[in-house]
Amino acid sequence: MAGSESFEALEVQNNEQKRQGNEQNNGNFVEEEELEGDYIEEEEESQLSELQQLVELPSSQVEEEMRDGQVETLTVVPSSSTAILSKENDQHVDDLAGLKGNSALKTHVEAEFKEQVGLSHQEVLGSVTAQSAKAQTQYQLPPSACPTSSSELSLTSVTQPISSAPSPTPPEKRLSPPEVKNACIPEAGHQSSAKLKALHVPVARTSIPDGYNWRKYGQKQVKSPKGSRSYYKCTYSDCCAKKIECSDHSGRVIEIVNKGMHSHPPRKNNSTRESRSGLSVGPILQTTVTERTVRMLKDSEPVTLSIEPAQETPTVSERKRQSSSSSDENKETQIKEEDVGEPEPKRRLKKGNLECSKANLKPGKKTKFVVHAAGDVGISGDGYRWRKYGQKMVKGNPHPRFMFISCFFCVFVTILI
DNA sequence: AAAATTTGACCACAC
DNA sequence: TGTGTGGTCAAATTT
Repeated sequence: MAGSESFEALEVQNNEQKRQGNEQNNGNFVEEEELEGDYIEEEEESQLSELQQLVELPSSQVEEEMRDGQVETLTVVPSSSTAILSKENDQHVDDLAGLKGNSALKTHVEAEFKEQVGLSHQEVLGSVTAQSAKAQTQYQLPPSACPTSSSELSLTSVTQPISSAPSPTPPEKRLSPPEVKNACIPEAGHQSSAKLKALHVPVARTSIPDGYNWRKYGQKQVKSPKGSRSYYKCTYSDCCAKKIECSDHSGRVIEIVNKGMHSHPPRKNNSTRESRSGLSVGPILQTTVTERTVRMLKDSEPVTLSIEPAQETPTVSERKRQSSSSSDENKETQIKEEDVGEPEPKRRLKKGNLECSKANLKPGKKTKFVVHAAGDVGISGDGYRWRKYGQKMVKGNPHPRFMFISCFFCVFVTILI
């Protein structure tokens, strides 16, 4: 298809640029792709590096985080946090106070990196899940950083690269679908519409660049978060992994829910290409996908992870102020990957689901696990260091939900409701 | 012609 | 029990 071709062409170009940039700004990535087997991690590194460069994060905090293996953090502040302020847990307010440092990021920078951050995070997660041990090394996480067991890291499906454009993005040629329609709507302060268009054209057709091939098998209009949901299945023969992409009324992907785990590794070629493409497309997406969350409905039980029961976490007011200029909610990028022990209320249990998600139903369990990182860092009252990686408004809850990921002890995150 | 996507209908579950 | 919603199916359509 012409679209694919142009897409790859663009990809190549972007990759080339990326490489050059990395070489110039970060010698660590010269070796990128040296080992094909590690391409995922390397790409992640590269992407992270790239992001860092782009963000121009000279802040010591960022450096510190990088050292700590929190590279993906990118201090991108969920602008949505602007809308949030304190809630029930004042404790977290103090805890989060330390996040102020991150707010130093320029608001415009925030906007530009939202999507990229998403990618980065996703990539990181994917790597972590796929090769936890390796990931620890790759991300320079201290040995103690990820004591989590492999089972805990089984959030494989998290590999979903957020950056990967509105995932199952409709074919380029189809302009009618909301997703595409909106995908081409540039946001103020970003690249020219012309450029955006040109870049959007090559969006992958049936699968998002996460190394997996997805087939859309359904779409529904939903009321509550006014919008639609697209249902995808992994096309791999015996794989029962599914994902649900939630879009808002304007067609923007606001959430991706992965259900089930892939029974196979991501396709190598695709993975390489797609992840790269995802990165290359990042800048584009940032203008199209303003808010993106990835929620994981984990098949396996959350197990030992310490779960924070519904906690209302206030956000950093400081940040809020600073990002207020760009507080445009539409611009914020929330990257959220939660692993939910609790099944969707009305999940159907039959067929594939019965087979593949046997363990994913934990009635009564309200806790969620999120694998991801993001902008804010702070020591919470529980003694752990948490990094806020996103927040979102949830139906039925007047307060936004905040997601935090532990920075040092595991890659799992707690969702505070 | 084959594969993928769209879309209305159906079913199951929760309230 | 009825209604609303979420998830899936499958025919029709598109690529």
